[in-house]
Amino acid sequence: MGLPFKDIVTPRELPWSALSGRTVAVDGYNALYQFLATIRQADGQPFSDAEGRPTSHLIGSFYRTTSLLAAGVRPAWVFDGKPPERKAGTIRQRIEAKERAGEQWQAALAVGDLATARRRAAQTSHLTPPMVEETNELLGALGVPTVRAPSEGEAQAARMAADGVVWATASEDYDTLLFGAPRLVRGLAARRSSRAGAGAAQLIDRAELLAQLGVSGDELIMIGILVGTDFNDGARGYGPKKALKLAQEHLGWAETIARSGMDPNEADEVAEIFRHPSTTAVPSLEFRDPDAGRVTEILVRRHGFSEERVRSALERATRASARVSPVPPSPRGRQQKLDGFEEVPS
DNA sequence: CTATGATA
DNA sequence: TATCATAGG
Repeated sequence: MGLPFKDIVTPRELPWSALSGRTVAVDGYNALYQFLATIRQADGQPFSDAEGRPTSHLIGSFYRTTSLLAAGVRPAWVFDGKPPERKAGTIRQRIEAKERAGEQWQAALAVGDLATARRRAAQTSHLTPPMVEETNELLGALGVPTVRAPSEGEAQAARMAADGVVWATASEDYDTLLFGAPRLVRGLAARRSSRAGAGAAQLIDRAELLAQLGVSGDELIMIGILVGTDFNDGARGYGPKKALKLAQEHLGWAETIARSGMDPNEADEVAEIFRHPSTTAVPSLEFRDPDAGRVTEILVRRHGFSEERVRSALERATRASARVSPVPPSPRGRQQKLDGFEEVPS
């Protein structure tokens, strides 16, 4: 999660018209953690219901899904399964970082620094299995498909895009590109000022990226491993620029790794995760109309959401999806080109 | 994060 | 109709 590729990718602006009718594989954990981080009050306290149970993830996934459906976009949500052994270090580091952030949050509150408090609180976000389970229940009630990956959700989403089951993956992280996703959509959220046609989301086309960088797919994996992934720490002194430069020398796998000073066994193990990730075949995705009764049961009855807000969001979603006809999936994810969109000056 | 209501 | 502040659970 969070490959530092910002400096080496050139995204294109993706107008909502190009997204309408298309199915995307949303990286569920990526989205849920974002909701937990951002849907908070001024002091950093997450939203919760009358019984103190967290609701930020439900608010986020409900409004994100209904607003995507209202825009004619069909989101299939993909969730992580069992993490690869190699991820253990990253997971431990994240837990420690959360503990530190929690202390800093309290410290900031104690001195009345609300801005810092909120920022630190965002870093403490904790997603539990029951929260994931209930999100899945909600998404089911909304009529959108959910997929539980055998291992990494990003790998599963990438495969679905490569198989043409979805048009693209949707995540803020670049990992799906290493897993072979032909297209990645970032910024699927920022649909603010896109009323008058101005695009909001960004598209990264993998083939185009490889051509631009002048590297192969395997060399892209190499760059990731050099800068560090969820599964390794990276080579000393290598950031995205230097890693790209080394990959562009096309020295071959073994020689490149030797140059970087990395442990070759470790590099091979991590490469294997990206080259042959554990995924499952998803035949087709079924979208249905939202079940208003079930959604109301979960959000209004169980968690005290405003019935009026839920009702109107559902109405927007169903009205739009009746109007927009789905763009049929294409085999091997390699259909019409999307030329002519503006490059985004990052 | 998105929706909503106030304001120009 | 567009922009801004803030409510939402």
